[in-house]
Amino acid sequence: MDHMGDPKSIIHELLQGLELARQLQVHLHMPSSSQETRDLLIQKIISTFEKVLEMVKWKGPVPAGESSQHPLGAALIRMSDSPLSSEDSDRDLKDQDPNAFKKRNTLPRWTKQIRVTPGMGVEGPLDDGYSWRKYGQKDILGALYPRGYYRCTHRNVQGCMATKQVQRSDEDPTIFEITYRGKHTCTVAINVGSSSPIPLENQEPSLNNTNIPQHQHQQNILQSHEQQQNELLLSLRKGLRVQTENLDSPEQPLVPFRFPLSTNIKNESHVFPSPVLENFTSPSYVSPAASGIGHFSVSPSGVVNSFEGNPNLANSESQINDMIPATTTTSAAPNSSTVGLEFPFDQFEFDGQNFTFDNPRFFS
DNA sequence: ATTATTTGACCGGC
DNA sequence: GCCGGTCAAATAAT
Repeated sequence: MDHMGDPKSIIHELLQGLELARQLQVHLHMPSSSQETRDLLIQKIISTFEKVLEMVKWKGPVPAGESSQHPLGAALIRMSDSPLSSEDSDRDLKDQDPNAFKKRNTLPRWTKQIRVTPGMGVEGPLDDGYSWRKYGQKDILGALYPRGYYRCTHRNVQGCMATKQVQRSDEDPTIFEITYRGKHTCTVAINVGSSSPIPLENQEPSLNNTNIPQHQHQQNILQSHEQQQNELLLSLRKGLRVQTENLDSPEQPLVPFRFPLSTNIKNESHVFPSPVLENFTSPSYVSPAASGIGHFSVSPSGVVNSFEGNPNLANSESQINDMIPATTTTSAAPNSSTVGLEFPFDQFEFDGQNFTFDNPRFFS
């Protein structure tokens, strides 16, 4: 944050505000939520808006109608783009000007934010069922925490160019922003059932070691029907073909299959070794990489997603596990809590539209 | 021995 | 030249 006027920072703030608002919404419907928590969230939201306003001011007045010149305007517009609009996706928050986008990545990109709460485990879909390998870490300009870069483990073998970046939020260290780029073309997804040993996890934040109840609840309720169908089809398809395509076709996400419906593996959860949030700051915290899969079942509540590409597709749903101390193990049931976190940004309204979380309750 | 992570160097857009 | 992103050698973990 920081850095006034920087469109990226502004967006970041806004995303955070959105996320907080969502959390508040969830809390409002949650009997177990304390007033204190709610007040805190409200306070944070207000603070976020103030910050954004300040940032915008720094940038000076906005030319009316020229949203493209205004960082914020451009950003909002970008976000409201239909996620399905194919390719474009890549210009992201940073590029506000037309000339700016010829960068290298033209892959679809979308972001999710997950929050990790010490005693509660992670909120949000944690795992994405894909195997990632860390290939770099960088300190980002105004960010307090370094950003981790991951790519699909099967990149070399199957040419899967999917990558993701994990950035811990400056403001709220319990929030991790995960940006995915490209879709997986690999056929490997979760190996559930398999006995593959999952390597490990992370050092990261250990956020929760508490055992996370991996309950069974996991139904993705939120996905839209369309999406579900889509996924189903894709999943089926996947089983039949080998993909060797290159990455680009934004339109179709090949979704590697995610949860084997018929099998349950185990639900056990591992406990993470070091749970303290403070660990996040440790240098190692960043490496999430779980190569396998860790599934956590998490409660959906605090997750925010923003898309810039095809959000609905592909992996947009379960991605996150890495950062979390996920355990390796497996997952449990299939449906995850992926909940509906997918909303296009065009709806900036916090109130609700269909905000459906399937799990109203957290594990507490 | 193999595979993943770490980390500084390198690359390229701005 | 700065900065984000990626590469790749060294190192760690299995």
